[in-house]
Amino acid sequence: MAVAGGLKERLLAAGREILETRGLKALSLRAVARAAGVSHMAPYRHFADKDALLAAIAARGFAELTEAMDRAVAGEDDPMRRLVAIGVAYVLFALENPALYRLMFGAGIGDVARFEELSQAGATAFARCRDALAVVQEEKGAGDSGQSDVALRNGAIALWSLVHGLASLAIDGRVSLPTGDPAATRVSIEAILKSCLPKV
Amino acid sequence: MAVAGGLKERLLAAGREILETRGLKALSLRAVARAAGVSHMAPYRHFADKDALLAAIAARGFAELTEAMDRAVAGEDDPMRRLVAIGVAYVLFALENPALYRLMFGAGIGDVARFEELSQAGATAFARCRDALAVVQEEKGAGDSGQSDVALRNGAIALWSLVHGLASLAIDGRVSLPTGDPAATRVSIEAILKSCLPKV
DNA sequence: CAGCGGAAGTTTGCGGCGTAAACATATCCG
DNA sequence: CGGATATGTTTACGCCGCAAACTTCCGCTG
Repeated sequence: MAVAGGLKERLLAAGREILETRGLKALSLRAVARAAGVSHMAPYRHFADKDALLAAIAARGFAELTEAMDRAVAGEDDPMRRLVAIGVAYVLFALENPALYRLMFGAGIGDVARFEELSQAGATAFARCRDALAVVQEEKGAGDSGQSDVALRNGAIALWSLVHGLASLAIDGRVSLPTGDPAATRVSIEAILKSCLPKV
Repeated sequence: MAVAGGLKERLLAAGREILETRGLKALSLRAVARAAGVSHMAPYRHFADKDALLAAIAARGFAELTEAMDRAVAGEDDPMRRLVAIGVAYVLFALENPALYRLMFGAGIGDVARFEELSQAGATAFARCRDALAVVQEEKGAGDSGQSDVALRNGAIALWSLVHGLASLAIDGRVSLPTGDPAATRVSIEAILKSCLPKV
């Protein structure tokens, strides 16, 4: 039995640990069980199958990402600055948790749609981007007509695509961002985002 | 021995077939060998390991993507329209080959950087985006200073991030594009891209 | 032309994986 | 007290990636 403490939590923690230190390929149900000190079948008492465990880990990743974005705008009032801060925080989160981020976006999970909790957590994170954009659009389009709904939707999708794309490409090493100095990383991300954002 | 014909080609074709019809999880070396009618160890005569096979399939995917973008701009002269056409073609390619597209961007391959051919094919596809953007920037920035190099670099990264991000999110069902009517899909993609692009 | 060397494919075997089924134990409620 | 329920364990099966040794065949060289 080993240690004690809610096994479900321990499994999630062990999975997260393995994911970051040894990568997605090493993240097997049996390895997680070993790390948690239980038999290789114990996880099935808490997760329907391997994908369910992965989805739960991914959902927590989205929660962390949402928190990171919230922290990033905490002391900022200007709408446009908030928007950029969210984008930077988003990309930085991905850079700091590459394997987790990839998992969050489906790598290794077959049929993401199966997991309600995961979709929900993703939608919440997305909402942070969309809301920040909405404020910016409200600010500049004072006397606009009813078209603003679809403009917001399209803009929000574009914004999410932009930050998600940049995060993915950076993680895979397909674009190289300055590493080492965190400030330089931020500046570089900002510059890239702004080459699209100013217009919105 | 079965059938005849370069086994390497048959393995790649079988792999691609399995990928699209049964998904990444079903794409095992042994399944590929079975589909090609050879023993389960035969593939090792042509690929160092499983990742090498996946990387080769992914590299061909990038070549196809590059061709699709080239076809999309074939009859178009206006720089801005070329740029949009490339973006639309990019996203459509991803929607038509979802599993392949995911594979191209590292899902299932550990350490993408190991495979020169793959990185190269990716860089070529990226170059198509960057070049199309360069023409647009040249056109509007007539008397610009030396800053245009980094502006091009940042803009190109942003553009690639945008289309790659949109493609990824659409594939994973995280944003829903109109399916069914191809024309409607194109229009929708264009609208999203343009909500960022006009500024460049 | 003999024979040899390497390329291509096969067979066998190992350990790891996901998961199904049957079993054990402990806890709580009637 | 006694069974139901929750939680883990043991055992077993088939698939997987990969290593090593074997076979077959084909082209080149003496």
